[in-house]
Amino acid sequence: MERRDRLFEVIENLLRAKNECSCKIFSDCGLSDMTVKQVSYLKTIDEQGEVTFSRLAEITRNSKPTITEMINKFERMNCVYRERSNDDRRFLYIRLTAKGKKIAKVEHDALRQVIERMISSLDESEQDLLIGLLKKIR
Amino acid sequence: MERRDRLFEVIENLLRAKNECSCKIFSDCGLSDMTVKQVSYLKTIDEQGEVTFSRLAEITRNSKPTITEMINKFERMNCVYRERSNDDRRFLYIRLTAKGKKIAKVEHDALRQVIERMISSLDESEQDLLIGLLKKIR
DNA sequence: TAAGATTAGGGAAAACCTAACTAAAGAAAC
DNA sequence: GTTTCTTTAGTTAGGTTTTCCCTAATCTTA
Repeated sequence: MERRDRLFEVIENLLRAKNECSCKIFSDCGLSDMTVKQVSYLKTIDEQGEVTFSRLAEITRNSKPTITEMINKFERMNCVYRERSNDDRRFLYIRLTAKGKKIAKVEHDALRQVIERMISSLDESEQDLLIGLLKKIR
Repeated sequence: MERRDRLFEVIENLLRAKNECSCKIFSDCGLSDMTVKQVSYLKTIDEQGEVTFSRLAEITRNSKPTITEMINKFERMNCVYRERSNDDRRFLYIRLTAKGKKIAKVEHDALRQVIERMISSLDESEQDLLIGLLKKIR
C-alpha cells in the first residue's frame, strides 16, 4: 500500500472520529436535525457576546421580524433566552442557554474530544513529535 | 502554551485547509450554494453506479415524481444526464457528469489535496513517522 | 396489461418580506 | 415639573416565494 493511501486512511479516520463526536453532541442535545444555517446563527450570537435584535438583523442582513421569528424558534428549542437591558429597557439582549452554547461550539468541542483521545494514546514525546510534523506542513 | 492547545492548533489548521479546498471545488463548479441534502443525493447516485429513477426513489424513500423533479434540477445544474437503457428502453439510467462526480467526491478530493501538501512538505521517513503516530490513536 | 418515467396540480413548511403596532426613552413646550 | 411630540426597539399580522414533498393521470415501451 502506497504512503499516499496510508496517509489518507489515517487522516480520514481522524476526521470520522471528529464527525462522530459532533453528531453525538447534537443528539445529546436532542437537536439532530438542525440546519447548517441555524448553527451558524447560534455561532454569530455566541461570537458577538452582547447582541440585540436590531444588531443581529444588521449583521445577518435580515429584517427585524425575521429575527424575532428565528429567536422565537430558538427559544422553543431552549437554545436562547431574552434578557432586557437595565440601562435602557427598550433593548433586549439575545443570550445563549447552556444548550445553545454547546451547539455554537460543537466543532470546537468535537475537536477537543479528539485531542483528548490523542493525548491518552500518545506519550508526551510522541505528542511533541506529532506537533512538529504537522507544523511543517505548508 | 500547553501541549493540548498546540495539538488543537495544528489539527485545526489541517481541518481549515481541507475545508478551504472543498469550498474551492464548489466555487470552481459554480455551485457554492448547494445544500447538504443535494450533495448527499449526488453521492448516492455515484455510489450506486447504475441507478434508475425507480431505484433512486426506492433508496431515498421518495415518490418517482419527486425524483424526476430533483433530476431535472440537477440536469439544469449540469450535474447529471439521462441515459436510456438499450436492453429495455423503458429504463433510464441517471449518470453523473464530470461536474456531478466532482461534487459527489468533494470531501474525498479535498482530503487528497491536503495529503498532497503533506507529501510535499514532509520527506518519506517523516511521512512514515506521522502515519505511525496517527495509527496509535485509540 | 404491466412497468418506468413524466406531467399536472397541489399541500405544507421554511424563509423571507412590508406595514402597522406597542412600549420605552428623550426632548421640547408649557 | 408635568404633558406632549418624536424616535427607537421589538412584536404582530399578513403576505410572497421557494422548497420539498405528494397523488392521480398520462405517455412510452415491453
